[in-house]
Amino acid sequence: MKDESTPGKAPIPDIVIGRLPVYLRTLRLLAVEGREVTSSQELGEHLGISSAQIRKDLSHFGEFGKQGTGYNIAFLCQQLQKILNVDTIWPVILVGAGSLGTAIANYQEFESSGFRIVSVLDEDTQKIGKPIGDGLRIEDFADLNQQVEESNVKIAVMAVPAYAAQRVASQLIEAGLSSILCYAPITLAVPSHVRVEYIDPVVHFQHMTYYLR
Amino acid sequence: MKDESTPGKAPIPDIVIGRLPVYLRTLRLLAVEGREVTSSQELGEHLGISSAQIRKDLSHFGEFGKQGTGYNIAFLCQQLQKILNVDTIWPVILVGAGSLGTAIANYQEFESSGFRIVSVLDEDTQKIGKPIGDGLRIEDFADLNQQVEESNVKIAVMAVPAYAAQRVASQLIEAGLSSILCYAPITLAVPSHVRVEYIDPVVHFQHMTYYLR
DNA sequence: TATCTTTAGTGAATTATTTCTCAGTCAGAA
DNA sequence: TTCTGACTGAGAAATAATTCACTAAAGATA
Repeated sequence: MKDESTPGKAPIPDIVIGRLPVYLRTLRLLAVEGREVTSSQELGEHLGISSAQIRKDLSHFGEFGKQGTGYNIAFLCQQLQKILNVDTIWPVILVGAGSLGTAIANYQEFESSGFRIVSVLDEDTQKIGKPIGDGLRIEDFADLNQQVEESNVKIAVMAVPAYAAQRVASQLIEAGLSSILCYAPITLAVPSHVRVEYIDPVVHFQHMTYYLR
Repeated sequence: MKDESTPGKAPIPDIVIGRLPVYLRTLRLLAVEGREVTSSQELGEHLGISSAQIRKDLSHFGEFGKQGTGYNIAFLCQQLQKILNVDTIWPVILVGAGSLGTAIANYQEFESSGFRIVSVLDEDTQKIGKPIGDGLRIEDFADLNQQVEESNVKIAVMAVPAYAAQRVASQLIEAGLSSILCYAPITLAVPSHVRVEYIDPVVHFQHMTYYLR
């Protein structure tokens, strides 16, 4: 008995959660290379982080390794998938069928990682009805609610222009979605039960140029 | 006199640098809305962070605000651009002219943010010579060194498949590049003078699904 | 079997980051 | 001019994250 303040709760730091997908990705790579076991040290060298950090991170969730030996890769993958809730496939809605949306629709890695794009939406009537990705057709964004009900989807990717992003996000949330991956270069205003993650190449570029000369 | 250990040096935390592009992005948005001044509090509310953090972050670089008034938006943008080294345009090489590479080549936000894609390279002879982006043509990746010399470029974006990423990265580094934005879902092994940033939608998705159900 | 090497898990120590608090400044109102 | 409310910058305090250092276990080896 250690923490009796809030019985079943030990909130794991978000920063730890954020590293797990990277661990998983790396372990799977080792697996396809035919490796069966690895150590926190080896993993750390691959990722450029300390072995202690990896062990500490994993220790939040249980004991997955064996002293003297290390971690069984297949087993640890399995466990990480369970922890991250990607031991089933999550349906995802993609909004925006422009150049970027098309690239996302074509991306082959989602399926094996726990995600499937089940619907692509756009507002451009020129695009609606056209085929996209793997056997999908572009749907009318106006039919959002219908699409959401049909597939019980909770996650959306937004590949829309910045000027449309806030409106689109609000409509997605209105329709019941609670996780958004936003490619538009804007910080969205959302209620606290909604989680947004951002991808903006410019942010990364500018981070890098700070260190350039 | 405070820190006499290493005279001109007070290394600013990387995590602070990482937030500056987001501040800049938000300030520019406020600017186009016609706003002239803002406060750390307003900015913080936009971004979902505390005003104290914004003030502390900025204080690493100087005094940019005025008590009682706040920050002049245009001035602060200017200063942030200077700090981040994006007060000039950086040439960037894009490797990979697939679906994603094409989307990146078409992306209109780079130019206004301090970056210009000057060259698109691919290994696929079927693609070489074809037009892409804004007035560019796909070049042969084999001509990398030539391209790098011509434009004195230091930054690359990699939109190549995971299996090719390490080889491509090594060649980019060999050619003299020192900053890489990698869209492939793999952690690259690079020498310590090279900075790599990663964009992997799966990592974000899996981070989000941890909190779902 | 005894010994050696490797490695996980973990509390303690350290380091990093964020938040708190407040003195000082500014602009506008009275 | 004086007062008032708004806001910055920064030291101190509080939190959070990382690394250290050690115990114990597993397997290999002699």
